[in-house]
Amino acid sequence: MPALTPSYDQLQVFLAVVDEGSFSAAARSLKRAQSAVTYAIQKLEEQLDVRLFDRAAYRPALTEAGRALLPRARLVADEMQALRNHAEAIAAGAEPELRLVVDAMFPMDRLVESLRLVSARFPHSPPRIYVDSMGAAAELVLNGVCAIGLLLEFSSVSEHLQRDKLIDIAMIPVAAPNHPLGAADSPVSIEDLRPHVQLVLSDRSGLSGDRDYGVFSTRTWRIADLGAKHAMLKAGLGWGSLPAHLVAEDLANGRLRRLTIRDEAGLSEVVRLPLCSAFRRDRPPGPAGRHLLAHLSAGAARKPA
Amino acid sequence: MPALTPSYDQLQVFLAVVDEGSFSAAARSLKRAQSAVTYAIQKLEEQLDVRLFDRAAYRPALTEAGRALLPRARLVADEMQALRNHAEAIAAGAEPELRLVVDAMFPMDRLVESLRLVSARFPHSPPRIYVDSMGAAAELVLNGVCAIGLLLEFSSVSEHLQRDKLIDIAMIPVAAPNHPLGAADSPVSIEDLRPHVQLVLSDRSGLSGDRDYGVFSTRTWRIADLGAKHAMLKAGLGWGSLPAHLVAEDLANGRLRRLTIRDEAGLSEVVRLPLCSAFRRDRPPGPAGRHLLAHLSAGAARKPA
DNA sequence: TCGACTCTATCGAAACATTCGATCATGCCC
DNA sequence: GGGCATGATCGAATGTTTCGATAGAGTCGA
Repeated sequence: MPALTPSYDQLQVFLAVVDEGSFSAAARSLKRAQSAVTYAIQKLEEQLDVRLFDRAAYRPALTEAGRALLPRARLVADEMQALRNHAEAIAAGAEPELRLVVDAMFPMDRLVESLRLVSARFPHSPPRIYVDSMGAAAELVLNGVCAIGLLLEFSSVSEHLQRDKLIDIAMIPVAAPNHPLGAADSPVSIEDLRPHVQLVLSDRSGLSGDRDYGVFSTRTWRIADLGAKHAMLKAGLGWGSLPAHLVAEDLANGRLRRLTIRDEAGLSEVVRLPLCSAFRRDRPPGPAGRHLLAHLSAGAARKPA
Repeated sequence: MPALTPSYDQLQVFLAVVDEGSFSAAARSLKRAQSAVTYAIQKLEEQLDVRLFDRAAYRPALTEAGRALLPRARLVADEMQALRNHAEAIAAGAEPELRLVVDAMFPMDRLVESLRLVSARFPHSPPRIYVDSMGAAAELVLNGVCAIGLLLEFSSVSEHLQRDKLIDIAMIPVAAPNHPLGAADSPVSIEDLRPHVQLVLSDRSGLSGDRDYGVFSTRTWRIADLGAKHAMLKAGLGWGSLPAHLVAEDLANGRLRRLTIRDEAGLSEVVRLPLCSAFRRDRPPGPAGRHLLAHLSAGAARKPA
């Protein structure tokens, strides 16, 4: 049963002959006997049922068919080379895929720049990005789905995780202008907040043990998706806090109003939510992952948000 | 010297295993012994220095690396298949390249539609198009560079050529508005033309034997390029005839004026230049070329220009 | 025109790679 | 537990590719 398909090796020989200009030169460049080159080309021609070289002259000349097939042969060879390079990178320790999970709170613009640079340097580790919130995000790191997480500090407490502080983000209490709280321009007291519906981001996972942070109202709606919370706030369904970077535009064009909260000690401070990077100690990230972490923390040091 | 590069056959086996879900099933689908499949995968893994399947479970599961490399393997296989298909088409008689030469007079819009259809049906015969004029165009067919010519009838007389009438094109005498002849609105006599410079398309080849057609003026400039002639007419350097389809727009927006010529018999008829397709009798075009010719002459019958 | 060189095709022998079929240990599923 | 399927491994058989030598033909400069 003779092979019906050319082998990759035959294509290599074909390309070498084209590039070197003669069978003998190709044999030299491939460090093989000239007869092996002749044989390979003969086999290739036989399998393709096409004459590739015209041997009438002293030096073999590509036939028209050979010229037409040459670019395809190069393409196959190039793709095979790319496959080899990719495998080599993986064999050398590159992660075949750089999977990371990002907490929905995380400012994406910080991430995209780092990712762009990293994937330019590590083209064989294409990123795959998950977005989730709080414990659910941390879980993806803990169970090994993602090598790296960009998480809320408080939702990723675990001795299995190596965590490093990245940035704080400011949480801003807001309400829609048509909401009673949003309509008032003056500071509101905690007692003023209490009767209104507060929209609280909830944890889809059980990891945070259902502890609540910054819950003031007696009526709370729990929403597991930050975008949904955002939309509901804009729709005036209640009040709640959102990361500063998410509401900057809404505050500027008036779709949301910032609430100033007064407690016993006076005007309350802006709540800052610490974010960190995290990975499992027993599965340290590969080169691309380490690069990403380094770039992110360098960026955090430069521009602490 | 063990091969450093995977063979195409190994990739096929890899893909078969992925698609079939097990080594044994792959062996069945490839009609080979199961041990051959095991051997091929082992070799492939060895050459790539990457574990592709996790054999811990009952059925082999792609490793992460295997999953990452899979698309590349498919790509190589697909490109190799494309190469085979292309070669098969050539072996079956398809011309590796559909080379044709078109006389500059030929209305391109007629050609493009036919070419689009033909190259959709014959993707393995990509067209290569030359444009030249008169005898120079015919020569490209006669010397075998082009399988097909779309030529002026009078410049392609040769017993070696099989020619078929396609269409006539109308030649329209024109001059720029700032030219003395273009300024006059009334018909001009042949005697009126005589003193003015006439721009005449000349034949770069010697094939037409330097016979002139439709030369009236005593002072003639000979230009070997139709586009240059066109530009010079618009610049007001003289008068001359151009194909109707080339000057329609210029006539409409006034950049050129049509000359009405009066001879002894009254207003002279519009000169019609017959165009034909041509190919060497001893080298009839392949399937793509025949298709193109059929489509062109069908189009000519439908819309005789 | 000769002679030295290089080219490709071809041959048999040797080296190599791949295949097969049989056998084994293991996991699955009823 | 028993029947069945899976993948690894082995030796033998088969096929493919390589090598080196040789022959015939083209090239190029003296």
